[in-house]
Amino acid sequence: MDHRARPPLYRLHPARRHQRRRALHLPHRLAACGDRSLRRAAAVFRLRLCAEWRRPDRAQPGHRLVAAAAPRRAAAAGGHCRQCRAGPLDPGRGPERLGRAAGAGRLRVSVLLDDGLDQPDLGGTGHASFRTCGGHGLGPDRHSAVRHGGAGLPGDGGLSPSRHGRAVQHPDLRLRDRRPCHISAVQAPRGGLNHTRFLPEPSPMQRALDITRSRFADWYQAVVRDADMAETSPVRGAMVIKPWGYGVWEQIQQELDRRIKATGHENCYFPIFIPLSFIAKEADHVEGFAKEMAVVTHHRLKNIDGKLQPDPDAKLEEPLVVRPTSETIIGDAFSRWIKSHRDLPLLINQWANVVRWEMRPRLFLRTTEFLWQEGHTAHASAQDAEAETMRMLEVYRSFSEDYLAMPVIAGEKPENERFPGAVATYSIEAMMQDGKALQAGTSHFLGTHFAEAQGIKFQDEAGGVSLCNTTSWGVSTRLIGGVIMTHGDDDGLRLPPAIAPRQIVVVPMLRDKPEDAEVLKYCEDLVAALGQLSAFGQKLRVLLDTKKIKSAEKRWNWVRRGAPIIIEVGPRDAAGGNITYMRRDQLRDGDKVKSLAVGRQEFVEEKAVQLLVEIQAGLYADARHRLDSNIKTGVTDWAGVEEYFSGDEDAFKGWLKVSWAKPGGAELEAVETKLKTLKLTIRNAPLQQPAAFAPCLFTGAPGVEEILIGRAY
RNA sequence: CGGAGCGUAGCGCAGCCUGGUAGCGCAUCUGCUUUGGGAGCAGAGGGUCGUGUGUUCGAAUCACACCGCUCCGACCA
Repeated sequence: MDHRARPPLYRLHPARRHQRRRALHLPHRLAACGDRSLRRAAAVFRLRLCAEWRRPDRAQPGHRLVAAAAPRRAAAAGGHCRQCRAGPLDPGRGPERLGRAAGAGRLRVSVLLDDGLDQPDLGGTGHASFRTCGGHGLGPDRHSAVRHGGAGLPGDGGLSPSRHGRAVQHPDLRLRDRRPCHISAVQAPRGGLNHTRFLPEPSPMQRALDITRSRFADWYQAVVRDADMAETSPVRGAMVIKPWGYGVWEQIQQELDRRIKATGHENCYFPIFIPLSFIAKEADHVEGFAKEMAVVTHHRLKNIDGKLQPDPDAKLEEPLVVRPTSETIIGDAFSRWIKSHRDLPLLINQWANVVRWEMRPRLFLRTTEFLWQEGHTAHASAQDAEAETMRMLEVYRSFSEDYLAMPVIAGEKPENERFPGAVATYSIEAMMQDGKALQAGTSHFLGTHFAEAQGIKFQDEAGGVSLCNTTSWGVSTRLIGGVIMTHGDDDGLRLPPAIAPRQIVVVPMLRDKPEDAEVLKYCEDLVAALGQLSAFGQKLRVLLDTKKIKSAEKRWNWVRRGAPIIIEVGPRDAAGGNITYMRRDQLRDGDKVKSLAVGRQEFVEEKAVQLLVEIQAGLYADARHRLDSNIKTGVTDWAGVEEYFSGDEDAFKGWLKVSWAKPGGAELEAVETKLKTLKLTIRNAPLQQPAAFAPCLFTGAPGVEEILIGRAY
């Protein structure tokens, strides 16, 4: 059939597009029948015209509104249109017959449009259908009714988030895991209205985030995004660190830099480019990094055949690598700087970016480019260098625990996890809320490996020439990922006050009214007074959020970002000399947000600093408890390991502390392979070791140390 | 590089199976109402449907290729 011959019943002139849109807007249609429930239901459905729209011949004269609900399969089996199953209705009565769909299904409400409705442009008849989109009828979109209301049905006890709390926990961003959708159809008394409802799952709490930690990986991404920490960039694997995330990094830098200097180190800066030949000097080192190196081969672009590309005539004589770490280029400098034992120890540090071409990046945890601090030192004796290695490990441990409120286990890495070219590698390992380990910092004793390769020598007191012993150590922006996964909750990030870019955020409740000025003034005074106070050795960092967006929106933004204390001040607070505050670490009392009123003066003079200290300590205590109570001991055979790590992979699994004989070479490889079958790795051998050991879990040989094993990032 | 999924408005997603006018929610803008706080109502603006080629009278929809993203592997101090 020639399509042009079809009656253009539903074609609108483009200029009348909005009329068409309105015609498609089911609420309007349903509003016409006067059933508020249906009208609201429509808002949570996806609406589309279905194929029958174009089959007016199927419409029966006199139909106005027809509603039917059916599981998808039934709908398919029964043909494409439900309209014939439902009887004709008067607009004022709503649907007369409703099916029942249990589980995720398709609800079809057919609306026959006829010229009795207010869209004369449409003419004729047709019908629209919409279907549930799973869950409680809301899309997985966090922006839809889940957070902001405007959806859900009145009178069913909780579908309208703005009034009744969040309709349904929607832990899922994907359709395949949709929650069952309960649709019930209630036959109304004769002459009354029928109601189409969604019966929500009983989980009414409304969260600042649309996802919970039950899906940890997705939750993590949601926090990074919603807390304004970072985003992905056009360059694969590289990230843009946003002001709030960078602010955290600046706090980390500031304090760690202080501690690094306090232990006698000085900062320098070395080039980002390293001659390829430098990297090649230390055999293990090359091998370890070769596979993830970015290489610069040209120094000019040229327009060839309309395409900008590296100019073949501008090829570098020797390619440069973008530093994955700076041992080699700093070692080169050391070899020139160090002549005599009087030049030792040489203790330096640099804050820099490094590039490692990672296969699977994750914001903060593993990115192609990241920021870090790398310390490099040279010493006269191995003992001195070892002592330095341990000293810096301890700096990392205490920094992590004191400042990030992130408890860690310091220990030595097994041979197979060593830094390429190191004699010994030590790490601090933190436990995330999903039980996985995060290597949060490393400290390497490099022995004379690099000194040999690069000629870092000195004349000793006896006049002979000796090789230096070197160390290197670093922590990176990965720490931020650790903080997120250690402290975050279902409302977003929770920042330890010590590293929060803003420790207290003041949100004035402004309403575009004359008294706004007074509220603002009151807040400014408050911020000024708080700014005079100190905590964690620094002046308080306080922000007055005067951004011109809704106050409520501001509050939740700061909740998601994890500001430790959020203060709200309304006109009545200002008049009464009070403030209202929320502490982020104890945001809720049950399901409700806990908001406390207190006198402004009392808050400034007594509460503010005390609360910050309390929050810091509280976050640490929680994390400490999680770490301590999830390291299982007493497992002595492989079956015990398998048992502990069996079952649901996403379920929380802590670490095991087991005894082993510290095998090397092929034997260690076998252990590694075995562990890999359960996705496990050896995290480290804690510095604190018991006096006696059980036999080796892997070989049965006498044990020589205890190690932690677990899943890791 | 292997397996799976995805790419449609600023954001989140329907629509694709069965080709026939580009949709929904949030956000944005406007007006009215509301004001101890995650507002309501009405209206409006906003889209090369990832890119290309093919099939077709007609492609968001079907086919092929490519690009990109996510997850699982491989890889990773």
